[in-house]
Amino acid sequence: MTVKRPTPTLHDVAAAASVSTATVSRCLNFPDQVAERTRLNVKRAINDLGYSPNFGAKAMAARRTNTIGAIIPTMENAIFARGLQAFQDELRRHGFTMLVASTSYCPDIEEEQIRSLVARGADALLLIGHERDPEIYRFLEAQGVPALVTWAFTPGSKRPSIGFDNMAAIYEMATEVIKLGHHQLALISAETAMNDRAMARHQGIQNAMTDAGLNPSALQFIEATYAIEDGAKAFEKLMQSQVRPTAVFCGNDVLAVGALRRAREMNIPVPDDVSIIGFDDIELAQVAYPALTTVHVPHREMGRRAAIALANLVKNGTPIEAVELKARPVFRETLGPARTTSL
Amino acid sequence: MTVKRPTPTLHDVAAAASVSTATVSRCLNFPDQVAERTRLNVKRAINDLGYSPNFGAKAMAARRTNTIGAIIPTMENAIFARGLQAFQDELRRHGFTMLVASTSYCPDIEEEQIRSLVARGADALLLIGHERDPEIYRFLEAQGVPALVTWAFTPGSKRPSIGFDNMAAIYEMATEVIKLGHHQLALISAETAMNDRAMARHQGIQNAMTDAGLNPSALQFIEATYAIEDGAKAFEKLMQSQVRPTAVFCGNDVLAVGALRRAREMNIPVPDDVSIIGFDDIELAQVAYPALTTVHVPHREMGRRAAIALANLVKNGTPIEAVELKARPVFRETLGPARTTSL
DNA sequence: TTTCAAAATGCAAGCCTTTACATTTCTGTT
DNA sequence: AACAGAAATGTAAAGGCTTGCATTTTGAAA
Repeated sequence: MTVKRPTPTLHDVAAAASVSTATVSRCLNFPDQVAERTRLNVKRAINDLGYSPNFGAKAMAARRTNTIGAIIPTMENAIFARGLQAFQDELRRHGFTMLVASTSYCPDIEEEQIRSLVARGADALLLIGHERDPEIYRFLEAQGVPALVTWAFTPGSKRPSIGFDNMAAIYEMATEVIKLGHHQLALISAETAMNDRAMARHQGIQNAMTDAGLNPSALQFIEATYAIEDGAKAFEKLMQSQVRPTAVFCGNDVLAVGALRRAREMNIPVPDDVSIIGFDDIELAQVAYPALTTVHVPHREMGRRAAIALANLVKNGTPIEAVELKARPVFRETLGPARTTSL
Repeated sequence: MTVKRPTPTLHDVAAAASVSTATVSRCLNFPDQVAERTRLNVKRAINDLGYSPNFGAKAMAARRTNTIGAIIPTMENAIFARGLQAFQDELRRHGFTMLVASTSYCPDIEEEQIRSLVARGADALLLIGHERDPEIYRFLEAQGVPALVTWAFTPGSKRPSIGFDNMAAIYEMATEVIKLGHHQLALISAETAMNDRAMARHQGIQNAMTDAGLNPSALQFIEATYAIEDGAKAFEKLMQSQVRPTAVFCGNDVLAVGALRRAREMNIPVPDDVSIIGFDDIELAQVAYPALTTVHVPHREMGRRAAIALANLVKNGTPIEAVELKARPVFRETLGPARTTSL
């Protein structure tokens, strides 16, 4: 570290280029409003000084940040990572910057992050799922920061959302599974507290059971966090229970892959002895062996659409139009008919 | 959208609580400097108004943001996602917020993102790999923003870094592979442009070949981007080439898993006909079937250490101490002896 | 040349918070 | 009851940028 020079400001640049600060500012923001000669002159000064505009000052003066915040449960699950990448790419195209924060599925941290992003001047927010303290929605309203909910589309919800109907999607899958003769079902779910998606998936399976004449309360339910190993452990527990399920639904592909691995380690043939069904259809699902039967979610599309909607809202005030995307079952190798030797 | 109320400011809160703005500010930043009664009074006003401090103004006034930026190539590869999660968690513990940006491996975008994060007032930056336009380092210096390089540890580099020696790690692995009788080697690499890690890995394999008496220019080299499918395509190409390699190194596990999948699709037994070696050891590697032989990189540890170093630097001015972590080969199922029926 | 609209530039207020310093209010002593 | 010192609070400047409005410059037409 050499001597601590103060970082150059607009003022310094203006002085170096012998123009006013207004001109420098315009040179940066509306280049075609300033004469060619001046522009070059200013550009040189900027480079010489290594000037970079101060975001805080800029945000304050312009009352606009061109920043959109995204708050997701975790970066470790590819499903969010991928959707976000698409979100960011599209946002860039519209001249916006994305700010991400993750919550580890903890509502308190989420609230903290929402406040933090709002304080940072996010012009709008991308949120995952509907369920959260109403207090937060009130806060966002007071701050005038619009929020778009994704990864979920609950018919009839009043908040704008771009997503899919978790319940309907899993219902469709569960119905197929039952048709294959499975009666003893289990679900390894992500934590359901404050997670409307997980709850909807749970409900969807039970509805399918009811509609097929099965007793929904017979669904074996077990919660796991989101690592592969958690899925493995949950699966093991399930296999040691009194009545072994013949089909195991998993709240997401990560858990499913964990279950699959443990099945292999326990020498339980899949799908001969037990079928495993995932949710999300991340790349992992195709790579797994045997390839995972799962519910395909159009993450990228979702991210892209969300970006467009938000960009239009912030730039032109176009209200967000709710969009329901389709999530459909993808049948691969981990689902088969129920084994008939049912004790 | 209702009437566009201006968002409440410190002023409004002060008015509502009948105190000065200074008191409100202190109430927020140094609660114990203000009387209990006043504090409660102010708190209530804050809640009533849904006030949230303006980050820009705050940063400007305090000349400190408690924010550390991280710039990674992509969120889609679990290796970065995981390291970052650890980085963020540790940062939180020290009272810092993380800002992430991704570059899609494009140097221009990286430069843009660096400038953007600096402008946003990042107190310090986390960067991946050493290689970049010297101009950028000069800019960072001019701005007084320290940067820490991770994911790479090049012995003798003058910039502080916390990482591992990519070349040495792959050298060790390659040496083992050659010992198993493999002479015809191939490398499916991530793009090497401006990617010192990819280049180091390439070099490391060639060094091992040279030291084992093999001709390093016989290494078949093919570049791929970072999706699973890209790895698959590259593998297919390799298998159709004149001299089929008996061992295929991959620049990372994602590519390796793609190669593995394509091998299965092409009915090429692994490792009997061809061995496949990854790099990173993300969870994918253990889930793959057969389980992937790869080089284990301590991402989490790296992220954690980087966070600690940076936090200490910003808070106390403690200079960063370079740390070399060990990345070691992990032998699983995709590596076997070379098939003897050469050609 | 002169004239005038258009283009380029400059001036200065305002955005919201922190903080050094000044002032007022308490508290416990004497 | 008076007072010193501590605690609580207030005042106002500073921080870097944008932008409406005013002023100057430019260049083409007369």
